[in-house]
Amino acid sequence: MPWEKSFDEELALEKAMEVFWSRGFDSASIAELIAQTGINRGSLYNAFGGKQPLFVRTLLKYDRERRKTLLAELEALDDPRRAICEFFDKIVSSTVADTDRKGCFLFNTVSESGVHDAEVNEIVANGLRELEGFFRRSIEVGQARGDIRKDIDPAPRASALLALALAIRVLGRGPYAETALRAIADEASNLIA
Amino acid sequence: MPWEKSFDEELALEKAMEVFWSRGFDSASIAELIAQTGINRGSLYNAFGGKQPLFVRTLLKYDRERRKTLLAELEALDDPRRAICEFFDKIVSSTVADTDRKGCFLFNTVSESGVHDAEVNEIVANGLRELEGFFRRSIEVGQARGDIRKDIDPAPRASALLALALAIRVLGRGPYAETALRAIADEASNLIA
DNA sequence: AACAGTTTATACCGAACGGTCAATACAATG
DNA sequence: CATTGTATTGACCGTTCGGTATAAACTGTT
Repeated sequence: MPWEKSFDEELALEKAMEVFWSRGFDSASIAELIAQTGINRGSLYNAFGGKQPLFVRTLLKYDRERRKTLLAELEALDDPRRAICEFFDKIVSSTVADTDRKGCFLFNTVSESGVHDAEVNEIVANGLRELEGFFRRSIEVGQARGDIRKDIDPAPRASALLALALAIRVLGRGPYAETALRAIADEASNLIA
Repeated sequence: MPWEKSFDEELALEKAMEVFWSRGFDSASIAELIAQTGINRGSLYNAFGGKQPLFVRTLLKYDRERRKTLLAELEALDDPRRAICEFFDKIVSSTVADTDRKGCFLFNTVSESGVHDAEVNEIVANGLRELEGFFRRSIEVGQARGDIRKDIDPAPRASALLALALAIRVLGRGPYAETALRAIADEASNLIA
């Protein structure tokens, strides 16, 4: 039997993810992916099949290792109101700490919807659905426990929270600094007062 | 004196604007700009100087002819509460009617902040500032007239409204359909109840 | 008719793009 | 040690990119 792979595939995916994350699909060049992953051009095509399949792999990795785990952590708090507030606290902190202004990989990909195929768009759509579901469930449970006002309609309010989260991430890539982002996050918290 | 310009510069700008608007700066190719404007390659460089100066021209045109005029119209209503509600009604309608999913040129450019120079980013930042200013003024005047609850802090609430507007436009380019967008718009209206 | 200024059309530039491929290096098997 | 089959490598492919250059066509003035 022959040789086994010599480079760490998961590590290469991590590096590739950062490239797509900060540059988007179109603007990320193969040359940059090669430079950042450290693996050779041919190896990249051999291991991942090309730019698009590699993008899908990194997007799935992000969705699994960042979005899903974050939401799982917050749900584990078993304190819906606090979970939502911490969510917004966290994305503001991440955005401010994100010196190269990558934003959120999923939200970035939403803005790029036009250039992606159905598979990618479905990954993104599913991520948004689950985030919105987290908000809705949190509101409902919070209401049942008396921590959140009963006159709030959970579904549309969950949509609004997702919208604010997206905006914080997008505006954070651009001209908005911490104070302004924090103000939006606070308004989000007010929405589940 | 010689010949006058034969093509309509303003019309060419309009066409070029649509290209940048839907594709963004990077993904818009000179070939497509030529095809859509109908003017020749050499003429384009002669008349506008190149891709980047042309982009700036179209962005300024958008800012002047769409954002500024829309806000002026709404302020002319002299009914702050209704102005805000109509704003959100309008962006949902535009987004739904926008079959090629261009979104909002200014908001799109925010997501692209990384690829643009200071001049472009300042045009965008100024647009956002003025939109936020419109929201803040509307809230303040509405409060003074007793149409909007006094316990609302105008500045952060204005930021939140801008955030919701941005999200509606971005999500509308992707997986969100009219009902979901309308839900977010309704939440925005609730914010100035 | 000569001229001036502009638009057109087309050819061309070097660079970067995504992607392919044949040669080589290599570890496990016989 | 020879064989086997994959991993690696760097050269190479055709295409497209933004931008330039040149020459011809055209219209108004002089």
